[in-house]
Amino acid sequence: MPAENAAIANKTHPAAWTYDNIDSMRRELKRLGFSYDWDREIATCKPEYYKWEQWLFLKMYEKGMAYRKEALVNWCDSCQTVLANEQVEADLCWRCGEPVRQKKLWQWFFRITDFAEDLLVYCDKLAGWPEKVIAMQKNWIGKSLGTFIKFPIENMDEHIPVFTTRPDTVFGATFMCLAPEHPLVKKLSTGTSHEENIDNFIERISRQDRSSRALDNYEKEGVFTGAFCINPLSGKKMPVYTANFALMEYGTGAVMSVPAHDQRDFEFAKKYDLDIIVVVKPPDEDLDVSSMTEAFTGEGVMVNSGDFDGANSKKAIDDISSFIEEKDLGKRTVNFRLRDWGISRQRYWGAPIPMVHCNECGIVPVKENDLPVILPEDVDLLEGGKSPLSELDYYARVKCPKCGSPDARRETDTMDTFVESSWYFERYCSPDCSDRIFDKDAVDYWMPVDQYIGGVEHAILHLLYSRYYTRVLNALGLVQYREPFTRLLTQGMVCKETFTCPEHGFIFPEEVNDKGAQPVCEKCDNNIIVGRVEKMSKSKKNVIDPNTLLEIYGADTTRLFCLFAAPPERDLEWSEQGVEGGYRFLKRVWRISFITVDLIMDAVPFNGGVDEIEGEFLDLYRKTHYTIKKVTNDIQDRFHFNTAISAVMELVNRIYAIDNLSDKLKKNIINAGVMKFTLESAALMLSPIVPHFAEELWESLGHEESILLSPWPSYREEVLVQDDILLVVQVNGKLRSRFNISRNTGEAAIKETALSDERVQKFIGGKPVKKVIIVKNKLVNIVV
RNA sequence: GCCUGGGUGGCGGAAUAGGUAGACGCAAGGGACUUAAAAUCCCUCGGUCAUUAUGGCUGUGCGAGUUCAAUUCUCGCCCCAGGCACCA
Repeated sequence: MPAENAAIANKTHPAAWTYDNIDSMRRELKRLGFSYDWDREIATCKPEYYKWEQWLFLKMYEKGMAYRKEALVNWCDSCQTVLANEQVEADLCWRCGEPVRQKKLWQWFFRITDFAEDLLVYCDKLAGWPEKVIAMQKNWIGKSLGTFIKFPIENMDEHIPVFTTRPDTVFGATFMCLAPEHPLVKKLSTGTSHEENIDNFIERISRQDRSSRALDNYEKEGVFTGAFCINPLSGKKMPVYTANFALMEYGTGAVMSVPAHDQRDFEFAKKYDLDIIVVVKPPDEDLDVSSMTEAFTGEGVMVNSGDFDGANSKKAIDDISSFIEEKDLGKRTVNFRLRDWGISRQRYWGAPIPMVHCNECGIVPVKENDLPVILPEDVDLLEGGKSPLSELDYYARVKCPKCGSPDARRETDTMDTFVESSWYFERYCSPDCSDRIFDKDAVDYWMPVDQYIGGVEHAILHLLYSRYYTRVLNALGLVQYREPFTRLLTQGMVCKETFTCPEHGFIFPEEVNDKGAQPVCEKCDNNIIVGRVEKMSKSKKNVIDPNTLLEIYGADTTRLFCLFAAPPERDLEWSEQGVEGGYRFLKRVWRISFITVDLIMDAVPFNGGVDEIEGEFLDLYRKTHYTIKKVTNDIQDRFHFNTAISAVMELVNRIYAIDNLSDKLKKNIINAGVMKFTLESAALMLSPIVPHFAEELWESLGHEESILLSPWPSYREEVLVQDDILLVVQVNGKLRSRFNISRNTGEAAIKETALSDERVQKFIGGKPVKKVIIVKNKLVNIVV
């Protein structure tokens, strides 16, 4: 659907649009020097891929994991299609931002709710995932423990089932609210004097769009149906209302209203003058209904609740639930917010759903041998995104796979784009496998993904769907694991300040003339307003074209800046000057190497004992080993490339700090060896970050083989061990002095040296020393 | 309202296991080189009070606490970002 919308906007065919994009993306990624294994490249819009998606759909259909039902679904008028709940953000379409309305349609669904509990339980086992994403998923699944209770309807052999998380307040339920769409609403009001009122209300509410229904200040209103139900615990007669705040899609679509203990119910009761009964009171005070201004939702002591009076309300939840179960009035249940995944899209550009509608046989799956059902590509798109498929006779008209009737029709809805992305990583393991969905051995070898990377915007879209799909594959015996991604890193977005011109609105950075004191618009010379730093977006024009950047600085500087500016999970604030700084660093490395390369060409990278080296070069040698240790750790374990880069910067600064470097290298072959070791290590450490640069540097140092074939540098712990240690002295926790001391000096000697220090003495000022804390090889704290 | 993060110089950010706060870079200021400019190299750079010193005081959103020692741990509060939200 995203590709199709873009293709329509650009007056081209989605296929052409998609393949063009893949081509330019591949080019850009290669140009930036990404080391992807291009032999495994797949395109999910090709029949070789979606054939297996359709195959999987058939398997899911067989097992009842995929089904069709008529339901109220999210419909986007602008995109002309249904959206899954996950694809509606604040009641707007995730793709085009237009409002979404509810529409009743027959649709295909995946039974993701069957795995709700499992998806939730495993959230806590995803140790390598950011907490933020876990929290969002848990929230989305929305498990709540409660009780399901039947409220008998007066003078009728029927009851209203409700779901509540607060069974302790049942005695305080004084009225009932049904969702306007609830089937009982019509049933109770039909033929009564309330019918017209109710019908008008339902009609009015259904016309209101969801976004206004979700507003904070949206007024709670309802209409009496004329019927009463009986509170099964208190025996009280409760009027049955239909109310706009009751949601058909949550729980049972009916709310047992307890105005004393639920704010929403409280407001409703006040408005319609309904009874309020307090059944839980705070431990240290009494509640008076007439003076209450809001509901009491806290924990407390039970009152007005028959045998349960005096108990703690939290305990009463359990006791009342048990009582209800014993009397067969209801039972404990678990309710989830998560609903089944609607995957039908009334759009053209997607994998066809391999199903046939036959007048005789009903819904019939396409035979496995007849897969793939190929999406015809020689079609013209219709205005406004409406799918041409249902009007393509040669596609839509089909023989029934079961009875052979020639009048059957193909399912012309296509699958949600997120179905494609829910299993591509398995396909990567054996991209050319043609007789099966994937090669089992290859999947066993590679999967699950050790480290997955993606944006947070997929926290509950792609990442939840993929976790679900993995469970489906697992249930079908196709894979042995349940979780697709062991570790997850959600990278930040690239952000930049916006520029607004009073005349031209948002303008591109290259349209800003910043030569004067005040930046002005190139086109009209008006002063420019510099807006806040926001995610780069075409609409706000705060973008940098990567190609321009590659032209000016090349791939390495671009990579270096991106990795240096912030740790990867954080948003990156784009800075032209920062890029310039990265460029400067590379030139600095190149220059020092260029100056010294002839002097060290014949030297062997030093690898001997530290006692052979002297002075600054010993220091440099140690620093190199230390840097290797830090960089290795930063890159491998922490993914903190920014600190890895800064460590190499420090190392390079250390070289620059040596006076008369050339002379010292000329005079002493050991010094030259140290220098060579340092430069080679620097090249190797920089190679993942600036691969092209590192390769050049490597060659200039006399290597004929690619740097990629050289092993990662290793450090020796014994080189790091220094005999002379800098010891910091604190008096009462404040830094007062420091001195060098031999590594293994005994505590007594350290104490003596510290106490005899002139500056330390000054701050002790003759006061008695209470305590001396010595942290080995680090500091001394003297408490006076 | 609820759930997650997060508040450190002019700015991006360091401080990995409670132990020298501000690494590294950007910007700024000063100097060297140059006829000049660019490029490059060197120095300064949290605040404040001092200018004999390896200086004093203060400082990681605010307020308390634990500790010899807190950016780091605990409690309360404020602010920012993201997510969820008539969810019964």
